[in-house]
Amino acid sequence: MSDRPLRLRFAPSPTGFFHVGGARTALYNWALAQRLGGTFVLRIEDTDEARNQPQWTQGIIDALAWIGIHTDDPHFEGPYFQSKYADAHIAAADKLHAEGRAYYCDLTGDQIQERSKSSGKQGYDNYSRDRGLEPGPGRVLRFRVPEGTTVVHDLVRGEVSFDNEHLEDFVLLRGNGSPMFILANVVDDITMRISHVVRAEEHLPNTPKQQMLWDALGEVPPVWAHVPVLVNEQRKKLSKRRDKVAVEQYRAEGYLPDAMVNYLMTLGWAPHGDTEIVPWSQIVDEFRLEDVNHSPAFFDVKKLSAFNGEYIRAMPLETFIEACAPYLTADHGLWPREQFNPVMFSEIAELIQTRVPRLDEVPAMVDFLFLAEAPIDDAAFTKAMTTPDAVEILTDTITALETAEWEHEALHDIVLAIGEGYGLKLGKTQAPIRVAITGRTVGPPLFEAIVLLGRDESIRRLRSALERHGSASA
RNA sequence: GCCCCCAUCGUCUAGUGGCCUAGGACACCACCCUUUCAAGGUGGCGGCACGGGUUCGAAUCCCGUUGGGGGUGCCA
Repeated sequence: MSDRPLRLRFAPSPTGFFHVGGARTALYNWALAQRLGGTFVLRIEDTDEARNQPQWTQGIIDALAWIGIHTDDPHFEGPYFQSKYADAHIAAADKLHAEGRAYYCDLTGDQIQERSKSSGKQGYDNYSRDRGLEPGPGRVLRFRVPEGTTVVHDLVRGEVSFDNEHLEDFVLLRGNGSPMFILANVVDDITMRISHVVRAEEHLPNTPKQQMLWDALGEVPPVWAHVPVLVNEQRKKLSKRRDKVAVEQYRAEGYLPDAMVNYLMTLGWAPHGDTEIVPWSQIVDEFRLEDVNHSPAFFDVKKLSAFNGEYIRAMPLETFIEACAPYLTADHGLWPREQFNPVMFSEIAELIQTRVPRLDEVPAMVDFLFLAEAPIDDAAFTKAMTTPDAVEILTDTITALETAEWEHEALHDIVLAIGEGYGLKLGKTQAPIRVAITGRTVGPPLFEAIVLLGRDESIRRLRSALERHGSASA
């Protein structure tokens, strides 16, 4: 095993979005780098430079920053691009060829298939091993897999052994001379003196090949750690096509980075004690690769939301108000920005804070305050107005509001008394009033909302509701 | 086909031979609180895949079965 200084690499491939599974792996690396005082090396993984779009790399860096992994942190190094080491890739291949650890092969895909069909065995049969072919156009360089067994020492899984017999002589250099990913990957890890490779379990079957390359290149392989993948309800690996996997999307929906980080860390691992909601500092202290579970974990958005709600409620009010700001715009809400009144919002914010699991749900909670009309939901309106004596309640309330003391407890007592006159509990009585004022059956406490809306506008909305009801029943 | 990995409540996990009548969290249900909805409080439902061993004793160790997942390209 490696005795190099701790250098962990996180090597996403550029795809235009940042996968939540990748985020978790990054966090594992990051926690280790912080606790052990090592280096987190970010390497953008792709041998084809043309595919490395600058904005994609920036997207990864932004997403990493969002989950607390910052490029200006002393533990952070990079980003690097795989192609940066292209010469080293070729040099390594030449070295392996010169030493007889690799050989050239001129078989085409079709020929390999034909041979495998006639022999009844799957895949390439090492046909060119001893043909002594020279390099040439269309000829690939293959690694000569030695006999024996390759044992991978994995921090998460223990010893995993592979019979080399099942590993065919894999390609190092394509027919056009360009290096394959596996070669580039190993050479980069060597060049960067990587000590620990922490990555998703799907890479485990490729690990013996990589380890043989390290050995063949005269290097001590790194410490491996293969962490389980994240899956969906169907227990399939999370995929961009089927599942919501982009960290950017969760960010846009108003998930807090701390909640996301905390939740991600509870998949496959758990902090000590009975509570799962823990600060990053505790995670850094307690996280051990050896403790990571072996089986895939379902990414449960419901539980993420529960975590997010906890984090939202734990925010100081001022912080919550600031955090809401990006969502209280014309883009996210329904009103033109100039009608938004931040002072009014800050007065109701405390009542909203316990009611939203996500920040993007804030606009729907407060829009009635800022729109010219109550955003009436038809079904809610109809339902509320079927309350017995709904019309009378609205009429009585209008009268009472004209002279009422403008304070929520006073309003509460007034409506309570009106309801008692009809033999109704407050819960029933407030229903038609609520829908007239806020347009919805659910939302922040009614009397506080009325106080904020103001006497004239509140009365106007109650009258407007009566008219609406009248014309609907006419 | 071949190779590899995995298996505790619906889900995420605690558990490393006796502390387990298996603990917590999310979800769900009920009740309390209540100005709707939340939040909060209390309680409930619910699990060691199966079969063999080993052992005085097994969720924990071994073997097998079954079931899941991943890998298997001149993709990354």
